[in-house]
Amino acid sequence: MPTSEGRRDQSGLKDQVAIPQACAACGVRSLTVCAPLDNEALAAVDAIASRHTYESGQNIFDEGEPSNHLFNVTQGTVKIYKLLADGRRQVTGFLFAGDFLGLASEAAYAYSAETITEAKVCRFRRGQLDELLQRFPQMERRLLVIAGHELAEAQEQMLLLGRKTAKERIASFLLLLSRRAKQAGRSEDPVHVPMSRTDIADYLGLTTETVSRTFTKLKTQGLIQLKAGNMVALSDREALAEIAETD
Amino acid sequence: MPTSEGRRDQSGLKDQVAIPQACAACGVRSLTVCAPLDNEALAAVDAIASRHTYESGQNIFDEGEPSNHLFNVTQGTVKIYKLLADGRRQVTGFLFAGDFLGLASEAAYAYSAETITEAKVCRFRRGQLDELLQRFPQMERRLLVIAGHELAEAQEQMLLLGRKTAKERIASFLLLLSRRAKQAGRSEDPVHVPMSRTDIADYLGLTTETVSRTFTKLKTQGLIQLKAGNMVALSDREALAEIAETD
DNA sequence: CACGCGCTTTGATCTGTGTCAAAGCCGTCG
DNA sequence: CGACGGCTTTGACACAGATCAAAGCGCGTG
Repeated sequence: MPTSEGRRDQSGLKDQVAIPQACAACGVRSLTVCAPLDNEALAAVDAIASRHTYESGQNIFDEGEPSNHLFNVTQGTVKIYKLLADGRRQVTGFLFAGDFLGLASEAAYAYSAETITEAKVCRFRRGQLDELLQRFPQMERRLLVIAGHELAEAQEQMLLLGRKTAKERIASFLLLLSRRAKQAGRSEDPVHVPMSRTDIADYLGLTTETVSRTFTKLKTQGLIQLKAGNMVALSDREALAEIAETD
Repeated sequence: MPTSEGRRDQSGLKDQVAIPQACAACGVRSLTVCAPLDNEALAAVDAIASRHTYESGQNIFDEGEPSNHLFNVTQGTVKIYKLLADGRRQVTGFLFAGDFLGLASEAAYAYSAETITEAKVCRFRRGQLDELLQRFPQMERRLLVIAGHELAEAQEQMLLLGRKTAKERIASFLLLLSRRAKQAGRSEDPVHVPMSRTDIADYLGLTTETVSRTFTKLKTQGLIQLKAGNMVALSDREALAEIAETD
């Protein structure tokens, strides 16, 4: 196992290319666009990636900016959102470690992105990434699969926003968070809910007051428990699932 | 110019492959996934495509079914929607000639699809299409671009569903229809609105009554005119655009 | 460890849109 | 060409969730 940095390994023997150190240390590779890459492709990705750390609450890019970079979140939580001229906000997604950021953009970003916790990303120049996609079709195929997932999720969210009641929205949201946490290898039952009531409201098409009241109601009914450190225990998952789908 | 069917042309000279007849007659090729294909690729696509015609109101597939086929709409209008157990419906999109159908699906369709008018599609077996995508990376790249468009549109729709008023939703909807019609080469000003009030309501997260009342209001204010044959004239596009973005 | 600030919760009231009901319209079919 | 059936419009009223307002609460800071 190589202990050198590996990133500049130019031995010329493709199948002996080492996993670049940064990627080797990447705990979420199996979840990302990098999952299907062999060592050679991984080295190429590594060569064009730059790593960045953001504090909580920092802006990554704004809607309308030229989308020169695409990102892969490797740590922390990020929200993406759109604004109306008068300030109404719609959070269109929360991104966690492993999520790809920037798929929906053409020349300009279609939404703004901001960190919710401290977060780390791998950043790619669009042109360089495009070249890589041409060289490594398995990467492009992977992106297409990811895009498909995101589309399916978007449809689910439209159903929520267009047709569900406040209670159904909150139940759906908690179950979604739990599912995502599990898939990223984090605790699925006491779920960590790192976002503010305002962010949740803007994601679910509600107000902070309604979000708060609904949490209280679910707590009173014994379906959830609010714990320290923004943890929420899903005491009655069955009932929550029931509510999320119908009611 | 070849008058023979062309589809089975096996001359062995790739650059002399003729455009298959069905594709040659396809009026919307430049809008579709087939846009970037050379004659050879087009012939391969043609070879695995089967054409189907549906009457108005026919089901194409249902949510949850194994997604064995993907489609390209070549004529007419199709709606896709999701249902809750109690029958509440969310229309997540309307598809027109040129639109690709099935991107958001994994093993199973993520939504149901039904025609709104008489419609024609090109149908592909998933496995065969996947093979083709491997052989012709420009096709895969094109699909990725299409998926990106759809994601951006989905975000826009989430903003509408989560944060816009009824009036803003209707104005946005009419402008969207007009834009899509223009891009497909159909009349953008008296816009054709082929879908029922119920379908519009289920797309915009409203009820038929509210949709109807809002149309009436816009008409009264002189912003639109309701004409025969489900045509709507956008008499004051400026004002509509103003309403759609802010109010 | 007390202070202050921002976030969250709770309360009182309001309103846009939903619900329920009925009448109008229009194309179709006998 | 007249009556039927489904869609659309209009009306009266109800309600889920928004708005406005004021306490709580927790957490970082000095």
